[in-house]
Amino acid sequence: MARHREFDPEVALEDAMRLFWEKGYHETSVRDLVAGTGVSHAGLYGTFGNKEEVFASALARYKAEVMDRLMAELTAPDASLPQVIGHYERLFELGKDPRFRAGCMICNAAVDRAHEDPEIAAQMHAHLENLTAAFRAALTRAKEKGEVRADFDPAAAADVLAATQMAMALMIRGQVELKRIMAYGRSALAILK
Amino acid sequence: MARHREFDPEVALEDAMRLFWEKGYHETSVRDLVAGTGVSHAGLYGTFGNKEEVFASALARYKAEVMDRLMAELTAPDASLPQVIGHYERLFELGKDPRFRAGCMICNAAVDRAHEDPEIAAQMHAHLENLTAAFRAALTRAKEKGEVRADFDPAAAADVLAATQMAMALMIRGQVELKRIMAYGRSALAILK
DNA sequence: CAATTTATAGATCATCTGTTCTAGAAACGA
DNA sequence: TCGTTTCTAGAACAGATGATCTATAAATTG
Repeated sequence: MARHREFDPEVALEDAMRLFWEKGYHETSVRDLVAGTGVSHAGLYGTFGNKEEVFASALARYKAEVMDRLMAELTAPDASLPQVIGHYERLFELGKDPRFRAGCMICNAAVDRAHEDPEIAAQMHAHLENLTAAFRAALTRAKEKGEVRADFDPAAAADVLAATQMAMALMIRGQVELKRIMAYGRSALAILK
Repeated sequence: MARHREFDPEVALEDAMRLFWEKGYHETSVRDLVAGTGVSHAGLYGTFGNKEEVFASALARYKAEVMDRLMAELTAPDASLPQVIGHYERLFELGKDPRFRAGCMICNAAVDRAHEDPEIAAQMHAHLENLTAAFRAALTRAKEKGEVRADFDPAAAADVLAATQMAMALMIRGQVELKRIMAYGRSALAILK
């Protein structure tokens, strides 16, 4: 046998994800990846393939390590109204984290690549589906538990909360100030009353 | 004096706007602009300045010729509930127009350039402000006219409708199918009841 | 028409792009 | 220790990019 790999692919992918998340696909060059990850061209191409594949892997990591974690409580089998509200409170907290000033990597990717990469379009579709389904499940449970009024429509409210979350991600990437963004979030939560 | 310009700057800008709107800033090269507008490098640089300035002009044109027109009825001084609903119906119609499959050019620009161009961030901010203010004014009038229930909150509903419109723009650019996007719009309109 | 001015088409420039290649270092088995 | 294999650093490559420059065509004034 022979020499070992010097870098940890997980660590390198984390660095690549950060770069792509912050600067976007087109503005992140392979040289940026080499500098940002500390991994050589050969190491990058040998482990992940070409730039598009590094991006795909980075996006998959974002989905699993960032988005799924963020959605964990809301997606829990017993989640209801408190988890919905808690989820939005968490979004507000996240707004203070510099990483999240870059918005949602899936939405960003959809804007600059979905029209030329069906793989990205599919990820966007799945993200939207997950988001909406999570809200719908929790709000349906909220209604069963009597946490909301009797004529409450869980499916419609789920759509509103999912759409608002995406709009908030877009706003934060667009440098809209957090206070303003939070106002939209609170207005969306108000439909639960 | 001397020779006239052969091209109409308005027409050229319209073409440039279309290109930037559809493909985004980074994916549209100066050569694409030359080919797409029929105007030479020298003509483009002489009339508009560099690529960034062509983009800025194209975005301004989008704002004035596309977005302001789209918002005209909603922004009318006597607009109330019917205009709010009519506005959303128009958004649904627009979803069938291939041009609008590219989403909202201001939101797209915010995603790929607001973090490095304060001018774009300001445009995003203004767009958000206009959108929300228009819904708020119309819904406030709707309440005055008794078109909505007595405990209706116009400001909160305006936030929801503005956020949903932005999310819809993001979705359509993300290749989400129109039928699905319309469901989010209808769910947002449901809060008016 | 001649002179001047301004437009055009497209060649040209330096730099950057994604990708591949080369030279050599490092780790393993024998 | 040697030979083999797999790694790394970074040079090299072809093509694209934003911007400028050159040569020439066209329109206006006198």
